This record gives sequence, C-alpha cells and structure tokens, in this order.
Amino acid sequence: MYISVKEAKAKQEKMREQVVIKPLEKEISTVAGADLSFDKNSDKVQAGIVILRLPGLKVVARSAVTTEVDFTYIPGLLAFRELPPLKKAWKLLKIKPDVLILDGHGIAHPRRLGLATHFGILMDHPTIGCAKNNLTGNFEQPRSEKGSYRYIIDDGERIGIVLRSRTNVNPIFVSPGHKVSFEDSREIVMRCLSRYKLPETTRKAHALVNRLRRGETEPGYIEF
DNA sequence: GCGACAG
DNA sequence: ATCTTGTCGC
Repeated sequence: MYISVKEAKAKQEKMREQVVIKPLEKEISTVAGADLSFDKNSDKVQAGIVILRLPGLKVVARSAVTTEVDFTYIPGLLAFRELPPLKKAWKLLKIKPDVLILDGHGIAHPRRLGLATHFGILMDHPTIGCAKNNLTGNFEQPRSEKGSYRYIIDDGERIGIVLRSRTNVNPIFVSPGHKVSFEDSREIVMRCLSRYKLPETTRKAHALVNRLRRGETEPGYIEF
C-alpha cells in the first residue's frame, strides 16, 4: 500500500468535482465488461475486458493480463486495488468500446467516486457501475418483474438504480460512472441482459479472467 | 460504542 | 474475491 487510507479518501474528495453525469452524445454500437480474478493465497490477479457488439451481444475483441495487486480490499476504496490491473487490460485493447461496464459502483459511493467513476475520469471514457450488492444509500424494493427499478437515495440525492434484471431474482445495483446519464446506464445494462441476473458484459469478462487463472487461455489481445 | 461495508 | 456439490424452487 503506497498510499494511506486517509490519502486515498482525500484523493476521492478532490476527484469528485471532475465527475460528469450527462447523456451520451451518440448512439453506441459496442459495450464492454471488465472484471478481475484473484488468487487465493498470493497477490496475483488476472484482469480482463471483453467488448461486445450492441445489438447482438457478439464478442468483438478481448484483452487479458496477469499482474499483482498492492492494495488490500477496503469498502469504499475498491478502485485503489483494482484500477492498476484494469488499466493494463484497457491499454492492451486496440479498439475501445463506446461504453465500459465495471464490476462495482459508479457514483453510488460515499464520496460519489466508485470504481467505475474513478476509472472513467482517469481514462476519460464513458463508464457504468454494475454491482451485485449495495454500498451506501437507501432504496425501496422494485417490483418483481424484469425491468422494474427504483432509485437509490443518499442524503436526499439520487445516486443509483436498483434494477430487477431477471424476474423473481434479487436486483442488481446500477449507477452512472462517468460521461453517461442515469437513463443511459439503465438502458444500456438492460440491453446487455439475456436470460441471467448479470449482464453479458460482466458474465463474459468474469468467464475470461477465470479461464486465464486456470491456464485455459492465453493472456493478450484478441480480435474476433 | 455499534452496525454497515462494492470486490 | 475465494473455498466447492448437491439441491431446492420458480
């Protein structure tokens, strides 16, 4: 840990004024999912990004790398642990997706600077946060049908969306990361859903990093 | 002090 | 996140 918890939080407080929440300017044709896989007893991690074509959800390209983490997991400071590996996978991509969906929150964060937001600002790219659990704020349960949603409120401020991604299944937590709106975030995640709880972007990215960790695939960049 | 707490 | 097979329920 080259940075202290106090410094990390101060950095988030300074970066929060750089967050941009606004509608995407052009129609998107590609989306990507990013994820990490950790080693049980070492600091080795594999990071991967999978780009999908938007109507269709077919894989366009993917990048995967193996590195090491130097920051332990602390709720609210996830970005300091996962950002370095994700940046490597991102830079390996020869083609960039119109929007990137990350595993974690966007502005639905105590200081409005979750992983997706932090990554978006650093890479100056549109991002969306999609988490399996809530971190902060309150919300009411959305109806049980797929597509139903409610907003997450924190200190009277709208910070995210609780989305029922599959009928009768616990909802997922979506929030704008950077350079996208709440509507964009919800609609894009909806378009990435198939028959499962999680969007194909995160499912594909998750499968990729796990295959790399088991040595079932090679690291690097591949275009399909 | 107590409870909450993305991955 | 990770350790892991079967099993219950829509």
